[in-house]
Amino acid sequence: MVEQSREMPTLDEVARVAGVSRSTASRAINGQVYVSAKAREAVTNAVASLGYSPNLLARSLATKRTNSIALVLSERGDTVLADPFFARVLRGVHAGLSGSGMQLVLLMAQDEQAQGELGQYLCAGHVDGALVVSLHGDDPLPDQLASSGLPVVLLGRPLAKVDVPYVDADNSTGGELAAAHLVERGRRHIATIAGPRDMAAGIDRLSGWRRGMTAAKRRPAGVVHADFTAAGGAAAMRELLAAYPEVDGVFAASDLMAVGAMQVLREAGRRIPQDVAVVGFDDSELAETAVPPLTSVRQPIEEMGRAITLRLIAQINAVADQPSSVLLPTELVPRESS
Amino acid sequence: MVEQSREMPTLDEVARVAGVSRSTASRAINGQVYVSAKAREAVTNAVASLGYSPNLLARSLATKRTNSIALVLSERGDTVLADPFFARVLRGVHAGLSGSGMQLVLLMAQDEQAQGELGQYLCAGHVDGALVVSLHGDDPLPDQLASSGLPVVLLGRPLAKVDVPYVDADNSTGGELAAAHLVERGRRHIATIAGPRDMAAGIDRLSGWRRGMTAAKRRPAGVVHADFTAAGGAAAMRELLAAYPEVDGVFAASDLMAVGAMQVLREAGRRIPQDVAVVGFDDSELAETAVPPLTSVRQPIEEMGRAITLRLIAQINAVADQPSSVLLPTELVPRESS
DNA sequence: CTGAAAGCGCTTACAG
DNA sequence: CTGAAAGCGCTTACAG
Repeated sequence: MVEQSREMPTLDEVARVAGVSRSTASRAINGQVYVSAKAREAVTNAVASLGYSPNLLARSLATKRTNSIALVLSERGDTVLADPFFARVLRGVHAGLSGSGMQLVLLMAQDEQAQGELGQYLCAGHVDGALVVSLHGDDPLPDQLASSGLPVVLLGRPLAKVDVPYVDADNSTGGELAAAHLVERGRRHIATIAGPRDMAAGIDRLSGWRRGMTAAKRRPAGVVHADFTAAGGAAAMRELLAAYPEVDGVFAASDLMAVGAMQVLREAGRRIPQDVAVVGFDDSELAETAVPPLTSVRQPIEEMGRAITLRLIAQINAVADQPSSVLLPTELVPRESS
Repeated sequence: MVEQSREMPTLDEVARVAGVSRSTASRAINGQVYVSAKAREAVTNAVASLGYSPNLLARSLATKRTNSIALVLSERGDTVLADPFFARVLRGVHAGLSGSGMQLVLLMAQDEQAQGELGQYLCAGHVDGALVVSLHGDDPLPDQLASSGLPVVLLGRPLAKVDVPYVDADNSTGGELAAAHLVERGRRHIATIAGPRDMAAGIDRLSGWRRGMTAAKRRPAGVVHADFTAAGGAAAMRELLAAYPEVDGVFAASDLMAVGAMQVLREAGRRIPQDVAVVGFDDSELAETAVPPLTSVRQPIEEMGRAITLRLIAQINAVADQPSSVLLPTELVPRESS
């Protein structure tokens, strides 16, 4: 059992020391308006001398406001945390939270069973709202949460038609930019290493790339799906080289896959960009440190994290006229790989 | 204000539906022993039919146990989150937490002012304990927290002599291994890019490296301090090349610095490892994807995260005979850069 | 094994 | 502007 030697002062003691009632002490502490200057000062002094700090649990129980939101990683926690994407999201969430007085509770679905408990936990009123980072578009969690009345905002477009606001990057335009860029670089046989078919990011980047190819009147030279990892990108590149040896331009739907692909190209004796131009997606640190540095479609991940947070806070505070969902712009960052 | 349409059932309703008193319902739900089979079943059914889930806030207020611990990043949040180190720690913490029924509250010191509030928040009993990741060894926070009676475990050896248990990698042995390896590879002019002087990780890796050099009867060919970043590593390497052009072996105290150094070496026309062998520290993903792949000293970051978590939980539960502090082993992972 | 009661530390109508 | 009182939803001695 816990054995904490520290007895924190309570509101009652503050009131006693200040010589006012508990109600008045509470009002003074919360900066309410109907408090005499004299009472306010007495309370302020009492708070300082006692080192009082309100028990947020008790406050929450009384106000039904927890002043905390959950960041839910609806993926196997051990996997998703390996992804630098997540750290960037977290930075954005942190930025969005700053100054709001809200705390962040981090929740992860460890397995299918935990998934259910997670939903229950969230719906039981322990947080004021939830940010759900759901990489798989068909995740049932967002819908489950939202239908319980919990304010929820998603990072990433859900695949199913659920009535939950989301923030995503403009993946489709990003894919289009990549295609246009490779065309502009004079590439004649352009292939893509697409993301998974069950993730919006995979689907949207591919459809955008297809649109870009069509706009340039080009026939795609090959489409292979992979899982956004370096190993997956490498395997996909091997497949592409075998099936389309003439390939001279590749759009990989993630930097990690692009790096894997570049490794395979190098091993196959293809020079980058002279023989094959490569474009990634994310504009991660990986893109800068790759050899050669990787042209990549930038998505503003930190901003996305910040946006979902602000959006959620607004929803919790019932601020009217919130846009239901938002796509943040993507842009192409040219480097030496193309 | 919050407008949540969901009225969660309370313990009172469960008791009413089950036809027992609130006390009995509570006991049944908490799996206590003196409950008749009949009562237990009635409560179980009531819970299921109502979809009841206990309000953890109220429970915490009554039990004085929050069932949550804080992970405190005592650095500027926006900076520390950029470091992959952090994500790995988080994975470890997550692993350590799994099955404990505890939640993780993520706290970051945004600025000096927030630093004080943070301490107050933590000491005010909102969490059962705190994990502090304090990269700067002279951080006052750990001491402040511990002296308030809050269970605290540190990740990383503190520089000041504070009475707080910590878990760290055996940085010193790691540095020694790096020195021995470079010697063994036949290097004659071995330099190091050390970490900052005010961080235990910087100090310990350097002292270990020195010990290794001494053991091999070698004079260090140069010591330059940098800040663990790629840019810092690059600058340090330039400095080393200028001052010790004969350098043929470099131990960089982080992979990031090693990558920066390799970039500079390449620009200077030095081949790796033929002209200069490079060893990093962390064995991060960066080490594997570097060109050439980087020899690096592995530190078990995930395990460290897991260890601090288990240690903290034990302390919260007042489990006796806990080791005060622990160093986890480091090992050298040889790759092509040396 | 069970229930009535007090208590955890706050907030907030309500009456003055 | 202020205080007494009720209430937030739980747990836990205490007496039976």
